[in-house]
Amino acid sequence: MAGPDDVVRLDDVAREAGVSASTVSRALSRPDMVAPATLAKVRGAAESLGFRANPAARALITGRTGFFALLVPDLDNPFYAATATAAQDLAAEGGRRVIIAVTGGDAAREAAALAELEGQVDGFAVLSPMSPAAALKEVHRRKPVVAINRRVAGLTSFTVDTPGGLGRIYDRLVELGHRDVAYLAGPPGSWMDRRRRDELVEHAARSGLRVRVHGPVRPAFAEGAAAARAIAASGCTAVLVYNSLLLLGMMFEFGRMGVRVPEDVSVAAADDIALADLPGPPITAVLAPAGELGRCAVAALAEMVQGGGDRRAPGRRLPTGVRITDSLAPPRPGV
Amino acid sequence: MAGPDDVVRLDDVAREAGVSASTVSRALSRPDMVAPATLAKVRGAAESLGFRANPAARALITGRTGFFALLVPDLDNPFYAATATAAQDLAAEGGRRVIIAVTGGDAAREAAALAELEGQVDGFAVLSPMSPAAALKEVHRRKPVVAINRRVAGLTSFTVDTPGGLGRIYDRLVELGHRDVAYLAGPPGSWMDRRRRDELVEHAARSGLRVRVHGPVRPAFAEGAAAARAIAASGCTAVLVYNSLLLLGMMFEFGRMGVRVPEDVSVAAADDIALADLPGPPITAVLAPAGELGRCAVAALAEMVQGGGDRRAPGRRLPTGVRITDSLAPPRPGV
DNA sequence: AGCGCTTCTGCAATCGCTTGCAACAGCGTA
DNA sequence: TACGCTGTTGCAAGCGATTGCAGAAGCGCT
Repeated sequence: MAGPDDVVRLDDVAREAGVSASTVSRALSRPDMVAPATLAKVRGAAESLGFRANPAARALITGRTGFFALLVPDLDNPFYAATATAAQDLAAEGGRRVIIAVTGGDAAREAAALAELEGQVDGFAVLSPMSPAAALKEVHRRKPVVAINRRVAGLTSFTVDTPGGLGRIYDRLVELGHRDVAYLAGPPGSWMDRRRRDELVEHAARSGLRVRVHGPVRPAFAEGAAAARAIAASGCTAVLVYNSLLLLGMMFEFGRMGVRVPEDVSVAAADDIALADLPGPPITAVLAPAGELGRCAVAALAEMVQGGGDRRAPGRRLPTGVRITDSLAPPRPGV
Repeated sequence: MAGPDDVVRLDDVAREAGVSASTVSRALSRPDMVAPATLAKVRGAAESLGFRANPAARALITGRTGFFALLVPDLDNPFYAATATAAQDLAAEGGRRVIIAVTGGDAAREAAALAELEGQVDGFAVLSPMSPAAALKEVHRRKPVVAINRRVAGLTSFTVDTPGGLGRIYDRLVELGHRDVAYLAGPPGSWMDRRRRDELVEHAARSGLRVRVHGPVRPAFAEGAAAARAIAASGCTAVLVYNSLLLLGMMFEFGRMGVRVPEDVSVAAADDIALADLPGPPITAVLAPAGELGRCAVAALAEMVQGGGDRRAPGRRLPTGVRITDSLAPPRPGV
């Protein structure tokens, strides 16, 4: 780790190839501007010397760093992890990288990350941003910003109509004869949870039924397990859960308690991450295109950067997939 | 997102403060080299203009980017997620950022990430690296590299003596009278899994007992659940599991199958992430200082960068904590 | 053969900041 | 009063790439 002794620079390649530095630069970034023979020479030299352009020097002059930033509340949530991974993968195809910044779901930390990274990245993708729309738009004046999983006025946003999906599941429950449904709510202060919850309550009101809300809790496995007992005791015949991590935790505890799904209670969740691969009959869920959201965001950012101007990529609400399975069953007669 | 119209540069601050650019630069990065009065002026100007140094320009000249890279196999594994989060947090205290690169546990992708990021970061922390030691050391000649969770000759490494911890758990099982133990193995090709498995088998040989190995499987919840049935059918009275995610999956399925812990089977795992907070009696585990590992790595890198020279920070094997609980019980007489 | 055009290449400026060096001021001391 | 310091500040030279511009070379055409 000693030093930059043997770092290969543009000049070195130029000398090796017997051309000027500018030619090397062009050969590497705009091959069509260079004669085929020269191109070959340069490529050969660059290859044999193991040349890699100094990103800082390039960034200084082009104003582009090749980085996008992705702001996520945390990484424990597999949904975010999946989004981040997919975003990275797609970005890699375009020769870019994604810097993941964990904000803890905290508006202040989010703002700090935006400020600190602004000079380092070509654009931001913010997942479930906590910052006020105005702050995000302020940043957007200088660097493209897209919102994921939350609609923000004035920004390109990618969302999923999860509440609608939950509604469809809810309808199915009604159809099956359930009259007492529990909802285990997600992160306190979450925009997404708010929407899911409101949709359910409203839906329930229309059907004249009741939805009992438990939580909100941090969307962690253990929290789901911890909530299981209270939910089981509440006398509901079906449970809708904020996300799959909580659902797994809840079912884990149900298993230990001897509560059977779906015989004793029907269950479903939003964000089906890790639910599909379970052995046995699948679980009802609103499908979560976590990866797709990440890819959309990166694609939109790339387009905006390419466009150069103040083009606004169109946002999108991704189609909502719902998997309805036998984890939903008629309420148990005896209960 | 239009343009760099209103980006504040060093000159702007200089003009505002009525001093030269060099003075501003010094005031901001070496305050003790500047007269107090000047310092105040400069700070005021920088503040009011909202100046932020262009990182690329700085990096170009100093050779430091303020970034470290952390290479992890994936983010779905909460162990890695925890390491990454902790690393970021500690780095932030030093004004640095951690770039997380997901390698998929693939040597080629890992090598690519190393090569691509080499110019962009001040150092690497590689978690469970797949690359041959030689490749890592080659990079280390230019940028500091530390290894996490795997010892690599010639590199600063931070590991946990998890195998030893498993051995202690194994001893306890023997003591309780178990004679037939299963081990659910982790990722194929994993150095860590290899070590854990070997230690167990060796341990078993010494005790004259048997360890049946299941897997290896991808360390995912669903995989643990999928393996549960075969394990239960194998007639073992205790199961040791590669990590907590698999364990939870396995127990999840046990619950659905009506297999009770610890009445029917004793369980324990390495990497206790997410195990501690579960309701009910805690589960036996080798404690995983995931966050600590991340912090150690960042601290070591920071030190090496500071040192400038080819100083080698000393590696460390973190103390192994073991939590032995009632998830271990005597084998069921009837089985 | 000469002209104009298209390609291709090199020169040199530039991106925004850091830093070695020199200039200068203010001060204590001789 | 003059000298030598220490403590501050500005000048200017880069860091390593990109890129506008102009010159050079190659080509087809008249």
